[in-house]
Amino acid sequence: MALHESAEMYLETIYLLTQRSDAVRSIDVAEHMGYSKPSVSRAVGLLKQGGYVITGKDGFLSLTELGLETAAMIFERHTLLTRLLTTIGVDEATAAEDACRIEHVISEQTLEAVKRFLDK
Amino acid sequence: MALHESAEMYLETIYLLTQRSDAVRSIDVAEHMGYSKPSVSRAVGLLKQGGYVITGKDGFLSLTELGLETAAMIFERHTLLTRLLTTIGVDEATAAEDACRIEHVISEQTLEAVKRFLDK
DNA sequence: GGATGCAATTAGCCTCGGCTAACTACAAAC
DNA sequence: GTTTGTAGTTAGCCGAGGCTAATTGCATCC
Repeated sequence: MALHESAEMYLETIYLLTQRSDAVRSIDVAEHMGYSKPSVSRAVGLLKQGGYVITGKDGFLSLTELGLETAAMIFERHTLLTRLLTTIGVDEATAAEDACRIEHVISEQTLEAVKRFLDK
Repeated sequence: MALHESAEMYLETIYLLTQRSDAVRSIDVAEHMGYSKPSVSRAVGLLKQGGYVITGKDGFLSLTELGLETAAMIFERHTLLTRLLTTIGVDEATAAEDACRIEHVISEQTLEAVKRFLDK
């Protein structure tokens, strides 16, 4: 059950928001991503179906174990890529933006190479 | 008139094929990309509309000045990214594959940083 | 306890970018 | 000169992933 790129973005956003607050709603995701509520509603529905997200009775979103693992993995990619880009001289803001798009399309092998490179 | 990611791929493919042979047809593009003829037909139609490609009376595709410039720029990105990835230890084949996806999503600033990094 | 307001969902539209099926156009072969 | 093969196009399907408009579901507030 591989996630599409857009689903990865929604999942990552939920992950980030739950780091800051444990009361994350769909509307918060929508505001953070600049998307409409229905878009988020559908995406969250798919993440629920996939077993990545659940909603408590209070209506707040939370990540399942699978969701947490997956999101952490995506976020690690994001962090590593941002570090790679700043290391080669890209400014912080641009690095983060570009990392955000690159993180969904690189192979595991490239990711490992980036890790090794940054370890030096 | 910014090209979509897919259009960039078609354009780049036409560019590559015209380097090897000056008699490039839609069917060659289709075979090279693994896409169906109608998909290529539509994409080439859009590239024509955009002024990137023209077809001679012989039916062969060729790039306009704009098309050539644009394709060369995309291909330069591809080359630089492949070099960056192999430099940090990714094998050639994986580097080329990943570069192919990254080339469409990185900023000008990151590209410049990659250039500077490889110059050292 | 009805009115107001906010969150979420449903229905349905649009574009992008693949696809197949079917048709057209042309050239070469018999 | 019809048949056959190849290239290209047209028509239309489908999924992904945005959107708006309208509805539902609560909760809060006089």
